Amino acid sequence: MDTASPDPVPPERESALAPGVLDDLIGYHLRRASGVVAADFGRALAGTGVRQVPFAVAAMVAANPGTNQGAVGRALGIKRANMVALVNELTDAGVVERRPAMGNRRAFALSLSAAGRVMFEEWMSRILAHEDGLFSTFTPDERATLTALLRRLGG
Amino acid sequence: MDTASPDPVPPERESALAPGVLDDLIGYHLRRASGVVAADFGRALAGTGVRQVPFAVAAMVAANPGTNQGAVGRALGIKRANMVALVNELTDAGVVERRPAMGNRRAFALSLSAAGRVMFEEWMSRILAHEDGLFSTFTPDERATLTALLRRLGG
DNA sequence: TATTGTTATACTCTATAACTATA
DNA sequence: TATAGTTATAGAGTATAACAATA
Repeated sequence: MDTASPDPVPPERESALAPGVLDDLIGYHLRRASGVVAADFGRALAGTGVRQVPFAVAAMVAANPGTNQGAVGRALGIKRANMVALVNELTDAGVVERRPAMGNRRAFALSLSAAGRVMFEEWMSRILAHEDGLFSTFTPDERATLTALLRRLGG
Repeated sequence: MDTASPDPVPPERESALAPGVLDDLIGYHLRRASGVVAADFGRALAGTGVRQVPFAVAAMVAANPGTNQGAVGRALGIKRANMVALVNELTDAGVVERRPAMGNRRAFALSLSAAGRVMFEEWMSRILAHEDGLFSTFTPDERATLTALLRRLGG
């Protein structure tokens, strides 16, 4: 190994870097696109305090009233341990209600409160507007194609 | 507000929950798919200690020798402050080298070391195998379509 | 034994603010 | 003033291990 002082390198041409092998990796584009959408989601929902993951939990509860944390976590790919804080946050916000589950004294039956249903609809309309803006250059066919391809990855 | 003990709820039918409105949100499928790919990436690269983000940094340096941290960060959407630990990690691992940049005493010119190029090629072949496995049910056309659609989101 | 919810804990990635040394 | 790198810090998401109560 050479420990001598390294030679200086001429300044780069700048402008924009070559993407290199990353451009061929679907995982890279997936990660970037997911980040772009998440950032825009944050801007669109600013003020509500809603984030992507808690919204997904609320949406699963809305679509499956009476379900429990474990089932929601399995459906969304969220670990049981991490569901605790998420459901706590939603119950503290008055969105989700916990009730004792019949026939299983370990579990809680989850459902949206009346106020939660109102908030959820408001969030949903803002989220649809956010997606409409973000995908305004996509044709309905392109949106459907993208969704179908992504769904095949196990979402 | 009713503070009385809530009524029990009958147990759910289980099996699999209804996706509800989430199924129509591209952002949701993007997030799930990105997570699935990231998890598989982790399994495929287990033992190397390589992760998606540091790999992307190494790939940008490989494709743009002599560039600096700021340029790589801008290209990848990573904040300057967060680039520091990433480049430190790669230099500590002997993958990336910092040399003084000619004409700008603030910046470092980044490049892969000889050993780094060897490691990078090994990682890349494992990553290509991981993507080939994960997208084995996708036709080349479907992969190209997915990549093209994702690229349009700003990645 | 397995499941439901829980606590504790750690790691990764991302974000902002403020500082330095250069330009 | 602006830029390149840095430090400090915080928030969000995810991961594992272990426990109590229940099945």
